[in-house]
Amino acid sequence: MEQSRVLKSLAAMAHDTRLEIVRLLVPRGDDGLCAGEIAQTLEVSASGLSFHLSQLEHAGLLTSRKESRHVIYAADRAALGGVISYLLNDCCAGAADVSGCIMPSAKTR
Amino acid sequence: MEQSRVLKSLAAMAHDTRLEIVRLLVPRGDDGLCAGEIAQTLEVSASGLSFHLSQLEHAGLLTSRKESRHVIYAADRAALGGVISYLLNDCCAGAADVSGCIMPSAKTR
DNA sequence: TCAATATTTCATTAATATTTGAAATATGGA
DNA sequence: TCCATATTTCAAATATTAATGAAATATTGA
Repeated sequence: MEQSRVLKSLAAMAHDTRLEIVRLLVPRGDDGLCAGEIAQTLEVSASGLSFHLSQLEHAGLLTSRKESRHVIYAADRAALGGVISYLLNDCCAGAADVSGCIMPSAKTR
Repeated sequence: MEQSRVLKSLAAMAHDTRLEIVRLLVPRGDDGLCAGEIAQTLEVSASGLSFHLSQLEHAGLLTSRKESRHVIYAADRAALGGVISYLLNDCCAGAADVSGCIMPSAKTR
């Protein structure tokens, strides 16, 4: 992933509400959650949420699809993985201490 | 690492110059680099650099020490690892796709 | 002590991001 | 069609962050 996209993603995640949105959506996988439920869960206004969702979507961290009158948002795990890979490999060149980490299925040097 | 510290770190890294500072410092390990050399390498003004360095230091991503008339900055790899671990485990619950990733030495499920 | 170097601090300005609430748009059901 | 629901858009007000350059501080060496 190119640095400019990583930068956008970091900026998108560097906000309380938005990081919560990601945390809420990741475990739901591709099913995602509609805007209304996200707003209710996180107790934010509809318009405020819409603003934050669009930041995340523009950064490429979320996808959205329309289903009847709802708009469903889902985390893009490949994008998230791209950001993490960048931090680990291209930014920190394996120098970060992630020994406490439980990896899903990564190659080990 | 607590979410509020992760948030600070993400905000600190979500800036072009600051991400470059981290990328420059990580490979130098604890030796670090003095402010002047960082400024020269990245072609930023001394005062501008000072501003960015303090953001990174306040976020806990850098340490600084004084050596004669220089101030030497070094990346805090444990802090970087903490951010990455958070994204991988507490935020994304192992759901991120990091299969392209080469991990230094992490446990694999 | 004086001058040079290294870095930070400060005030100012400029640029961006966020919040808020009202209005607009779109969809589905009675 | 009309109404209720779901979501986005927009403009205005605030708040936060960043860039700039001059001045302050500290350290070393002549």
